[in-house]
Amino acid sequence: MTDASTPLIVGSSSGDSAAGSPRPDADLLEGLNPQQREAVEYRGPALLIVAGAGSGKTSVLTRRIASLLRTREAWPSQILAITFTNKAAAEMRERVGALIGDTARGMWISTFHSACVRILRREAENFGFKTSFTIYDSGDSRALVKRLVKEHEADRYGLTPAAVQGKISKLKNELADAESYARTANMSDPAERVFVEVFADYQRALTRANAFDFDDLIAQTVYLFRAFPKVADVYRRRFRHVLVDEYQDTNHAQYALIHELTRPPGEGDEPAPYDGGGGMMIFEPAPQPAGAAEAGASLTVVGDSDQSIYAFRGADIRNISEFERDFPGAKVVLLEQNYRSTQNILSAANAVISNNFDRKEKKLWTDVGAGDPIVGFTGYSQHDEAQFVADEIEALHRGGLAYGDVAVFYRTNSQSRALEEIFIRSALPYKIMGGTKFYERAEIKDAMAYLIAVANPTDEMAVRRILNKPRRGIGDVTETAIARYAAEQGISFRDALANASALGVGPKIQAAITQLDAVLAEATALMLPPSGEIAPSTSVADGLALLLNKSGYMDALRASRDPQDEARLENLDELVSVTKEFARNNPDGTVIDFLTEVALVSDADDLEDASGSVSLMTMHTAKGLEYDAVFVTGVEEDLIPHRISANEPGGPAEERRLFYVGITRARKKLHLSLAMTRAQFGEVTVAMPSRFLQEIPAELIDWRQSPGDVNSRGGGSRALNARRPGARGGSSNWGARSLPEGGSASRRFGDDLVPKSSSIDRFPNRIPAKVRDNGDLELAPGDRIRHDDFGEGRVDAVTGEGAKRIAHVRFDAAGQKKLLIKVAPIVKL
DNA sequence: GACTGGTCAGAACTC
DNA sequence: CTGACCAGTC
Repeated sequence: MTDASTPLIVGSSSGDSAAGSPRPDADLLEGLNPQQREAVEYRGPALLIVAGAGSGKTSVLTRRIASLLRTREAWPSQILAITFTNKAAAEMRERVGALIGDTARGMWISTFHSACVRILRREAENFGFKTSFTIYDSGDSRALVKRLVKEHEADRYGLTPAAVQGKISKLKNELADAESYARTANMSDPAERVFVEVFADYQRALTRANAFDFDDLIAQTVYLFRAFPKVADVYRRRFRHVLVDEYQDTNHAQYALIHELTRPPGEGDEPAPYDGGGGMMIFEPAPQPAGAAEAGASLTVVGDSDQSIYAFRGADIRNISEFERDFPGAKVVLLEQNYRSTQNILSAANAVISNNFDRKEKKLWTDVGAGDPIVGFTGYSQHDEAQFVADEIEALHRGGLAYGDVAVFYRTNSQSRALEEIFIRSALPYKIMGGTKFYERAEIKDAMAYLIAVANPTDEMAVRRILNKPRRGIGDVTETAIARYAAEQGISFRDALANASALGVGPKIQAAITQLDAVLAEATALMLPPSGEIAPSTSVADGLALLLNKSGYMDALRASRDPQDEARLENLDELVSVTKEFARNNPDGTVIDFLTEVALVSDADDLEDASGSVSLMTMHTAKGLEYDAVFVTGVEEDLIPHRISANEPGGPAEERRLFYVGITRARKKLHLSLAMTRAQFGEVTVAMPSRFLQEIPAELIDWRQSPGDVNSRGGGSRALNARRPGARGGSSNWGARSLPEGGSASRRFGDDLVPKSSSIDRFPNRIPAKVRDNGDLELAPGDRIRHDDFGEGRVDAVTGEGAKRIAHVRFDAAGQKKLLIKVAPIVKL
């Protein structure tokens, strides 16, 4: 929309541009409503943009940055913009670039974690770390915690690794350490004492390994700024404009970091309260000379307390709700006009969220009109529900809606199984977003551990991990022997490998250790050549290939007869491609840079392009996205709101916000569905409609099948046996009856209650592809078939090839369906 | 004695 | 779908 080539106005002092002749940023204000315009134009020390869902906040934020640059109020290097995901950062960078062109370079647009890593790498030497530090993800820290819990026998006091890890993380987000925690905790409780020991040991282990865990990245940066005001001043002088997106999801450590960064520089280590009165406008791009009275950076935060859904990992909603108190004199701009959804969807969203007390009143509105009513559906089982979703998507698709414009949300990942199963059978293209955790796969973690062992040899966890991968005959005993030797000699675990003969282990094992040491040394020479030389950009890819081949890792997988290992080989190939891609994008990238990049990708980032497919994801993942048609599934008590949150203070309110986030993702069509029974963890439970459903005015929902319809059929548990209208034939199977596994007969419960035993439902979630294979079934238009679920029907057409052949069937009772012939429970008549 | 590999049980909320 | 356990082998 904006001409990217618009030249910068050079030479004019931007100070008068605000008053005089046409503003250089006039085009940036085009098409904005008055509130948005104010959010772009306002200049002052602190600005809070309360941006309701779909109110155009990204647009406002990017234009605000573009405006600062265009009017020359700031150089790109003086801008720090913080987003929640790398993906959001990339998008913002791109959009700012589109507005003002190449000048966008030099800005810091990144996540909290990336920004902190950058700062920590620059300053590491100043406070006892090496620049080559590595980053522990939650899996790594869990492994470390686990070992320490075992060592301290902490389980005797009821401390599980998960609980310890969670508590440490929470404390770090509060900027507490073991010592400060010990001062406040009840140390007469032995469990607390042991916890403090584990915490302290954990931190020592990280320091020894020259590593930070995720929470440390933020917390240590705050410590750094507080302990070294001179260092902090460098960044305070540099960043004159700090902008933070999704401010409602910041935790205390992030809040503290923002405070440190926006404090006026040069006041020494006197921790003065934020001076909101220093509201001079910064017209001079050049940094002022040190010593002059300087204001803190201008701070802009954007957020919506109604979309705060990360309290469980430390987000503190008070950061946004008390912004005006924290930053006296702050300007607040409220964006309420919604450009995404129809009024019906917004009315439902408003109605739901208004049940949260102690929130600031805010009503989303739109001028696009009421739109279609919200569609409701109650299935007898989660499969029934999934079938509804699949049918409805097919109907929308036939109506001209692309699959890529449809999304299906659920509360927990486990709910995706039933949907997937039905989607596969319905030949509906879908993609699970955020579920594939490539970098969490064992083989990828192994490969990364090899790289870490080279890049940061002090990282003992990594070296221990690869010690016996592939199998080298090095077990617990040998590992302990190495650790003991390292401790005795005062050398690192990694260096102990070079002295295998001194360990007092057998000759075979000695040889294995020496071989590993040699491979690591060779890779080190390749990737980290002695100072003076610069490693070629391909060194990471080459080094990885060398490590995997010469260590025997690849050979072991190739020799394996486990079919899983074939997939593992493919994944490793994929990782090698990733390193090559990395080399292309970062010609000067080192192995440390690569490791950092990988460590900081979050699940929300690898939402690859899902064009042509329906997107399946959790409601958390859905934040920030939007789709023409949205299906919110499993709208049941104990799911949304989730059972576990029910007893936590603020839990139900947070669940309501999560539901609110889910429904506000929809542009045109919103579907809410639930199931009367749900098989989870091998047990079938009766589900109740979510309380949130009742909060939506009845006239907004068009129930295709309401909870009342389902219950009225025989009432109570007899609903289990009720038939879905249109599905005829068969006698006593229900809901998941269509599952083709052999034991389906045993799944008939008659008029009885829910089965107590779990064995019956052992397989309900399995993808049926393995169970049924109709691969050789030949179908032609005109053939009559019978389907376990839908009864008899006539084949209209057959499309696709081989395993992907799809039958388009018109069922006598159930209507039009598409079926993947290979797996559909059908017989030719 | 140390290590491997098979088998069985238990498991999960959200990043 | 991972961890713990046990029997077998080097």
